Amino acid sequence: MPTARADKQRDLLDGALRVFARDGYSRASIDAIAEAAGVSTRTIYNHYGDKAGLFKAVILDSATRVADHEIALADRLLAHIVDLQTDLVAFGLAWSAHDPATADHFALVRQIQADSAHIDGEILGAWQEAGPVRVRGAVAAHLKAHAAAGLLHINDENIAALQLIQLTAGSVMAAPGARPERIIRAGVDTFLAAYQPSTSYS
Amino acid sequence: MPTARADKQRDLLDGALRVFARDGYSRASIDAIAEAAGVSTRTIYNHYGDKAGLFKAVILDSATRVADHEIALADRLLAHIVDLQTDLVAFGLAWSAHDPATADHFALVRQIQADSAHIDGEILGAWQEAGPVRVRGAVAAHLKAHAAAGLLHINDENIAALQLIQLTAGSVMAAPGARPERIIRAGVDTFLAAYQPSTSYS
DNA sequence: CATTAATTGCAATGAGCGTTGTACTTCGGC
DNA sequence: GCCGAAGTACAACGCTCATTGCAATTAATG
Repeated sequence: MPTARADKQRDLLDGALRVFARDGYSRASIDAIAEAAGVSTRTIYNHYGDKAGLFKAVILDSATRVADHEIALADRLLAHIVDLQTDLVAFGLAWSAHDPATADHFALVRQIQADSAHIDGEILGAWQEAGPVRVRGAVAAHLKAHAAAGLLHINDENIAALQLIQLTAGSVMAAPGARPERIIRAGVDTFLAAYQPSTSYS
Repeated sequence: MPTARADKQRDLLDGALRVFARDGYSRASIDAIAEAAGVSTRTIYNHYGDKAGLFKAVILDSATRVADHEIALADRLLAHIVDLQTDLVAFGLAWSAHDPATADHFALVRQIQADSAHIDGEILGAWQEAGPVRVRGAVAAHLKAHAAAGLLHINDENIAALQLIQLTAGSVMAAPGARPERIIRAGVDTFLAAYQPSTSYS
C-alpha cells in the first residue's frame, strides 16, 4: 500500500500554518492554503473533511512541535547553571528570538486568542495542554531543581515560572519597539531580586 | 440644521465594537453590526464610507475611552499610597477586573494584534499612542513620584511600569484558569522585592 | 509490470457579504 | 407647519469562497 506521497502531509500542515497565522481562520481561504502548500484543494478535504478540521490539526501540530522545541531549549540552557543572571538572560534571549520557523506559530497563537469565541472549547483546552502548560511545567521543574540546590528561594515553582516568562518573553512582546535585550536584562534582575536567596527572603 | 438624531453615532460605535470584538474584522458583517447597533446598513456607509473606515473609527474611539478610564483608575488608586503592597494589589485587581464595558475593548485589542498584518500601519501607531503608551506613561509617572518620595528604588520608571503590568494584569491573562488574586499578589510581591528599598538595592 | 491508494483538475453549486442607487420616511430647528 | 438633514427599506450587482462529485493521473509497493 502506497504510503503518503513524499510528504504532502507535512507540506500541507506547514503551508496551512503560514496562511492561518497571517490571515486568521476566517480570512484564510482553502485555495490560498492549497497554493501555499503546493497541494490541491481536494486533498485537503480528503484528509481533514473541512476547513475547521484542518485548523484543528494545524493548531495541535504546531503547538506540540514548538513546545518540544522550547522544552529542549530549557533543558539545554537551564539544566546546568554557571551564573544565574547570565544563564537566565541567555534563556530569555533565546526564547524571545523567534526564528522565522516559530514566528508563524506565535502569530497563530494570537489568531487563536482573538478567535477563541468561535473555537471549540475542547480544542482550546487541548492546545493549552499540548503547548503553554507543558512548557511552563518544564521551566518550573528546572526552577524547582535549582531551588532544591539552594540557588533560589521559591514557594510555588509554577508561579515563579509564569513570572519569569512574563518578565522576559512576555514583556518583550508587550512592548514592541523597545530593545529586547534591555527588557530581558531588567526582567531577570527583577526576578532574581525576588527569588535569589542572597538578595531577598520571602 | 438638525443635529445627529438621538445618538445613533454612539450606538453605532458601541454596536460595532461589540461585533468587531467578538468576530474580528473579517467575520464581522455589516449586517450584523447594523442589527447590533440598531442602525441601518446604509447609515454606516453614509458615515464611514466603508467597512475599513468604520473599523478605524471604532479602534480609535475605544482605545481613547478605555485609556482614559485606566488612567483615571491609576490616578485614583496610585496617587496616595497608604501601604504599598495593599494598594498595588488593589490596583492590579481593579485593572484585571475587566468590567463588561472594557471587556469588549480588550477582545478588540486581541483582534487587532492578530490582524495586524492587514491593518494600516498608521492606524496601528495611532492606536498604540492613544492607548497602551499613554497608559504606561501614566503608571510610570506615579511610580516615579513614589520613587522620588523614597518609597521605591527605580532606575527606569518606564521599565518598572511595564514590569508591574506584566506581573499583574499580563500574568492573569497569560494563565487563564488560575485565580487572579493569587497571581496578582505573587506578582506584587515579586515587584516589591525588586523595587522596595528595604528589601533590595539594585 | 500491476495494483492500489493517494492525489489532482475541473466544473458546478449555493451561500454570504460588501457595496451602491433610489425612493421613502422621520426628526429637529425655525 | 416647513425644510433640509439624517436615517431607512429594499432590491440588485458582483465577487469570494466552502464544499462536492467525478474522472483522470500519479507513484510507491509487491
